[in-house]
Amino acid sequence: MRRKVEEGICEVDCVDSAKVAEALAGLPPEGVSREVARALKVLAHPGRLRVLKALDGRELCVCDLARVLGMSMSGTSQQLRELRELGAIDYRPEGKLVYYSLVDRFWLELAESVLGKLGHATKKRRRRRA
Amino acid sequence: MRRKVEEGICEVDCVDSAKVAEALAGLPPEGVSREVARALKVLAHPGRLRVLKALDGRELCVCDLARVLGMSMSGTSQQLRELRELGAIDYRPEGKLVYYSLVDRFWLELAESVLGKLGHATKKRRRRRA
DNA sequence: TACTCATTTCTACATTTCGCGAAATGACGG
DNA sequence: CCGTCATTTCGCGAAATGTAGAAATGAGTA
Repeated sequence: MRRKVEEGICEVDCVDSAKVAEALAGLPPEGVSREVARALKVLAHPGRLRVLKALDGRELCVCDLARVLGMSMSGTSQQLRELRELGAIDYRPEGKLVYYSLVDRFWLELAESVLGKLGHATKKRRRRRA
Repeated sequence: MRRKVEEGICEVDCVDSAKVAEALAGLPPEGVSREVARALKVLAHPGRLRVLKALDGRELCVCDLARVLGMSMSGTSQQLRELRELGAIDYRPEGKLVYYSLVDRFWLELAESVLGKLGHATKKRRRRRA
């Protein structure tokens, strides 16, 4: 009872349709995954992570941050905009300068928990045990 | 007392060198930021997030997962490899099939906390208050 | 008002990522 | 052993991202 493999993939025998359906039912709508992914993508950048850490308990202007990151001001501004759109940082213009600061510690703490996870669990993917 | 702006950026007046130095001192070494960013980048992908959710409490083979994601098996396999390298999922070959499962709920919970944050704080960047 | 300068926006380009089809791999069944 | 089939790896074109430099913006200042 071969299915002719018309779809080019394992037809019915290999797929446990029930589990697939169950899994699909438990999944959030597409848009939600995309939104979460988009937020994480903002964080998933060494420079932006450093910005968050640099702003921890401190207010800095763009050119201070450019120094910290070691990159151009325009580039720095770009990164700051992304973090601002994420809602991770706030800004306060003062004269010609614009001071950036953390809205709260949520994203910073999230990054730190990732660091903790990497630290005790992998490092170089060696040792699966705890 | 103009500095000639030799570096092309606000020389000394605008930069608070003390705060910059302080911030730099508090920063982790470059490599650490890169590693955390790399880990987050694996998560920052709608399909991979869906894989984690689909595997929550369930073991699935590659072609099941391809169905769940609605993408090719080769593409699915690629996503699984990245999650495997992150240490988020485990695999168990059984015959011709390979069953994937969560190593633990860490990354899944991380994603869910992001979702929670987005849900109550932004949605469209409206309403800054809690 | 005109000038300076911090910041942002725009533009271009190199690099990376995404996801498919094709080819390779490895295991089971005959 | 050989064929079949799930999975993985490879190669590629298309799309997204990162970053610098140029141009635009806007606030202080003479």
